[in-house]
Amino acid sequence: MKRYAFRNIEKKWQKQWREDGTYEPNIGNAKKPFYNLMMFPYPSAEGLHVGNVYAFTGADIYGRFKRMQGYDVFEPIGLDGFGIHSENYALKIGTHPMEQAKISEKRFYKQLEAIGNGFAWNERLETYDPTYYRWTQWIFTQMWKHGLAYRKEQSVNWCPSCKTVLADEQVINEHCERCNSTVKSRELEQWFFRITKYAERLLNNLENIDWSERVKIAQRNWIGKSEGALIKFEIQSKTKKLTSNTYVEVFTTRPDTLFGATYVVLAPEHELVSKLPIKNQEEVKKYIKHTKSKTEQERIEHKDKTGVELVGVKAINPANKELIPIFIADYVLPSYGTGAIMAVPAHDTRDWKFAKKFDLPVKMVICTHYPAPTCPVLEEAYEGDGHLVDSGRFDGMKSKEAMRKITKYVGGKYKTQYRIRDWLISRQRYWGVPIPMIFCKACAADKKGEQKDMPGWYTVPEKDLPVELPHIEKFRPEGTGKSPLASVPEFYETTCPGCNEVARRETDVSDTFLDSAWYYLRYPSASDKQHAWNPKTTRKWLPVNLYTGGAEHSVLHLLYVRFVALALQDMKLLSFPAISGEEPFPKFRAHGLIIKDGAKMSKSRGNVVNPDEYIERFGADTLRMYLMFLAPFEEGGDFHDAGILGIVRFLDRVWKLFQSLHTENQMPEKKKDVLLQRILHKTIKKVSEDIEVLKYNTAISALMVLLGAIEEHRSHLSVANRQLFLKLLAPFAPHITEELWYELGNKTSIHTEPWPKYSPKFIKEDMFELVIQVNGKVRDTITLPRGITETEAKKAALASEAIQKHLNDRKLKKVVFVKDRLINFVV
RNA sequence: GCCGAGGUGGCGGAACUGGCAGACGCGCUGGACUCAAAAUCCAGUGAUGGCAACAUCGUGAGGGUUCGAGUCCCUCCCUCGGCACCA
Repeated sequence: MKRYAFRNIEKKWQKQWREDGTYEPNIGNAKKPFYNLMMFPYPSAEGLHVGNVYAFTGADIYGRFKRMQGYDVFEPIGLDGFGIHSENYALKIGTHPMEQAKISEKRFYKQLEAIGNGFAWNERLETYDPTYYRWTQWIFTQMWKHGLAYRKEQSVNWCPSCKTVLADEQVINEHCERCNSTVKSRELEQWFFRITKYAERLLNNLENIDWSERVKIAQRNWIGKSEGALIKFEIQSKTKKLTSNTYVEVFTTRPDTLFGATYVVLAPEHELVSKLPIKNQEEVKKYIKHTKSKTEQERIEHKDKTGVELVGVKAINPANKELIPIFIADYVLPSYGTGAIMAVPAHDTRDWKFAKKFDLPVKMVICTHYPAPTCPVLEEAYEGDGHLVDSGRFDGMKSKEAMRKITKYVGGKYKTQYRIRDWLISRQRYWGVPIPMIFCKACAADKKGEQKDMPGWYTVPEKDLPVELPHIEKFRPEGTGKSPLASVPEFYETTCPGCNEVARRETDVSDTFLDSAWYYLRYPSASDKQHAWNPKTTRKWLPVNLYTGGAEHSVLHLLYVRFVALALQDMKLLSFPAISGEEPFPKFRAHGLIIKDGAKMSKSRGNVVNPDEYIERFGADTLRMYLMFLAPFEEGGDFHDAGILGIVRFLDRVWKLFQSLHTENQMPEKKKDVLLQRILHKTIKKVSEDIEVLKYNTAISALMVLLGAIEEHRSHLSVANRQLFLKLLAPFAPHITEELWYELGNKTSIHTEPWPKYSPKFIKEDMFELVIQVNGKVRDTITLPRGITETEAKKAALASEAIQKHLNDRKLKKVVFVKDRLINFVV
């Protein structure tokens, strides 16, 4: 008997599928489109990672299942090849990113083919392809034209190792998401996208999309909505008369504690600081300088409070007209709220700590009991709710109720504040999409330009797109705050679209996350040269039916991509069918992480598993099934090679079974079926249901049980049921099933066959095991007909010797009967 | 600190809606085959006691609800993920 020669067989079918276009849907005329999308990989250093294989396989199984259910499944693939990661790799090994891209591309596509996914290869795309990024640039220009892109100088995250700025989302605990260096802050003029404008919609839409809950929560946290009040505190000076409108506005989520505000704190960067008649100028300046010298990291690390009082000025608490001191302190951040707070030490832990250090009064205004003879003496800030005390006419009121009333009383206004900040989109690197903007000094001087508030700036005219990234030798970032492209006059010298004078092209490139913020729109229209996305095709295929990817993109890619989709729809450049809503991915599932020996795979740990080796040794089908068998797809799992033998054995048994069935003498077809019918249909049900909820591990387990039963009753396996078994296995192990399918005499692919349906009548059992308990402990089981009544069941159960022994003639207190399941005698 | 997910044999993990805990697989033990090994096949495999039938214990810890709890409630511990001086 020949063994399963997976190497040749897998290669053979991969070639055949591609030739036959097995997985190419008819983009223009699909009847039941199903867009099965998985996050495309960035082609990095070591080639495909076993984690990629895991992600792709899990998504592919679902796609294959849907295809067999009669959908026109579209499962595209491409490469997210621009960006720091790819560029750093090229720098490291000393190749040019452009050449490296071609090398990686070849390697990745070869590996991706070897895993046996049903990819629609014809529509593949690479983000560094000018025919693709032409449209990325076009999107940038549209953002600009609709007021969603702007340039601004501000303190930004700077990675000293990558020598570029980073978006807030790319800074993890003050470390660069890519290289893990500590991020510094730097004042630079940069391009931003106004994602904050969409904060509320991005938050609200989460309620209506079917996403893994943990990802939704991560996004909610990131957007960070809080409701509060803006309250003005007038400022008085002892020495100098101030204009009557000198005030500081604070943002607070607890306006109910206003009577307890015993001082005010401004961020050291607050613009008002320089305008006030302060007596201790020197000290204040020193503190401000000190703050600026600190990195964000240091500022956050030192949680003990520092600050300086602004001597000579006082603020007036608008609630009780008390004069209270004003401080600057670095625990107040310039970028959140108004950059100023009212400090209520009694009811805020941070203010409490500051007040203790500077010996400032603590005034309690919220008490849990009311009327209370005495409120407890505080030993730490009380941040909960309660009744107001020492708050004038508001005494006794519940804090919730007092919030709005006090805000109104002092003329404040309610405000919703978000934590999210605008998306910093420019990068001072080489390997990315050039930002398609032109700056003209002459126009700037004349206050001319496309946007009133940004004189001198023009978009590159659409006919001139793409602005191609030139092949330059000195592409290494210098850390000057400028892209290497800024030293290439042939690139940046251009003419102004407004006045035709000499002008300068923007030399920064855009964040890689812009490339991936719209790729899903391009796939179905990949061959369209006139549109970024063809309107007709887009309405047919979008939104994506199932999006699969890693949870590590919870607040990066997955937020940007939603934002861009909403913005494009507002610009009327994109529309989804009305019933679909406005979200690009109504259903998203985050797959788990594959770890090794309890730790995340990483180069530094040296525990990265290369899939090639396993495909070579065991075959793609085996690797696929092994990975899927580890744990539920959404949970990930621990990769340890030993377990792969279980799958090797399983597929070997399948192979041998079919080989022997070909040759063995068989009983007539008519007589077969009966014995295996029940388990076959139960398995169809189980596997179908499990695939639907991505519980591939239990689906595979059911197939193993089924195989065991078949082996036991092999002579009862009809040809029809052999086919059925192969179909159930096909999404998991596409190659071996295809081979055996053809061996059974079929002439077309198993992967386009209809998915089996189960018949309830075969599953229905007429007998069941009654569990008999005495005082809740299982003492016996007996087989009885389904639907048996309590009286009959009781009679049968009491007839059991074991039960009689345990009842021991004691009196029955109670009998609990659960139909078709259990009877419990309580004595 | 806040929010979320989780903690089940030697290991990965099963367990409908509160109803036989440990499916399936790995590993391990014994056996068959073999000169031998590998591969394969068969049997066993939560712990303790017992020749055995069987009994007792057992799902992070402690308490509770219930005829019955891995599953529900309370308190606590630990692991992982997100946010974090965000007012």
